[in-house]
Amino acid sequence: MDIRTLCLGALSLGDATGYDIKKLFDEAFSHFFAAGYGSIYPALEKLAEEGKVAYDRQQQEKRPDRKVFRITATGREAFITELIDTPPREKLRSEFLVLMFFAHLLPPQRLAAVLQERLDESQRELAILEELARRELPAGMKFTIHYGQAITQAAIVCIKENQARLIRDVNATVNECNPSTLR
Amino acid sequence: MDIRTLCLGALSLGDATGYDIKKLFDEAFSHFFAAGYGSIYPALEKLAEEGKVAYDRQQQEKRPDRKVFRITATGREAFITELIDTPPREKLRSEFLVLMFFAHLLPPQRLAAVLQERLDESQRELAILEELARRELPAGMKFTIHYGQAITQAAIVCIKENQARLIRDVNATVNECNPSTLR
DNA sequence: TCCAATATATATCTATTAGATATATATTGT
DNA sequence: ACAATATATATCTAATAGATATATATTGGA
Repeated sequence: MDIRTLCLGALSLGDATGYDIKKLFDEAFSHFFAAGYGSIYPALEKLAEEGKVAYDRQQQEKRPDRKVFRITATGREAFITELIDTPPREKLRSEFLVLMFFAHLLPPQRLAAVLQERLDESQRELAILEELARRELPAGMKFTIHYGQAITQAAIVCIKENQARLIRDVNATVNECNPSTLR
Repeated sequence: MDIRTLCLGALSLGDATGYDIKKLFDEAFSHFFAAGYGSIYPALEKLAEEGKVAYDRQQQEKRPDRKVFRITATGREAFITELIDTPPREKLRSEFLVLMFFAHLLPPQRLAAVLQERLDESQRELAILEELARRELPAGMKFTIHYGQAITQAAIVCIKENQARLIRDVNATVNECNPSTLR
């Protein structure tokens, strides 16, 4: 599953500009599928070439012409097919856990700062999800929010329950890292 | 933070071949930073060019020469700097949640199958983490496993607690999806 | 009233990455 | 005996992330 598929999904919810679609990626999709302009505009271009979307240009003064995209029947069909065929994978890329994995190489203050920063960021993510949860949404969309809340909350609890011991243990065993255990 | 940094990290644990490093990505790193051969070999090449790693070739009969990489002082310094400077971000890419978000477009059996498949996959991930947890590991590495277990367990609980109602509600409100709520 | 911050819009570019693919023998387990 | 897995080296290409460019309108605070 790729950015083009998500753009089709965004347009299945209603006509939108590239700028509107970016906002969806930044808000409703943000906790499970991020994308930037660098991927969105080329994806829309490709989808238009493939006949899966079409667009109207709305001339604007002193601004680039607005392109309002809409999904076509071809695009809708392709989108449904992708929803049927895509395996429900998940993939986490966590720089936070990389830093924890190599915590024995971090100065103590840095370790403490990283944990605090991760807690702060997680609280912000929860606030965003709380805001999303207030909306009247279909069941599936609500579920994605609950899911995001559940795993973010679990992350927060895990950090809070372990950080004191982690900081103590890392400091106590800085030179005991045994690489051969990992192979 | 990128693949090269993680390769430096892997080599900070001990000398290794590209194949060994791939195994680390598939095991100890797998729940927070995946990478394949397509990224690892070019990363090692680049690091060697930059003087951050060096390698010995060990001739083998009937197989490509073994390249055993080791981190250099330059590389270790660069790695520590990266650990100090990298913000502790996290990013989830979840095709599962995309499917849930658009659940109103899925046939009921497909929705049920996706949920079950995600549960099955999460159980497998827990088993892998359980296996990793049995090893004698430094505190930071242990923490990454606990963290992975906490969020995977939370995901499982969330799916189990919500799946029946989700399936019922999605079927009941298939045509009530209101896109304007998302903008 | 002024001005900084934010919103609204379109994009392009390039280094990195994911995943597929290639090659090929040794070892292990059924 | 043979299939499956392990051990090894890679390359290739389409997709992506993130930075960057351009530029005005609107909003909110001082």
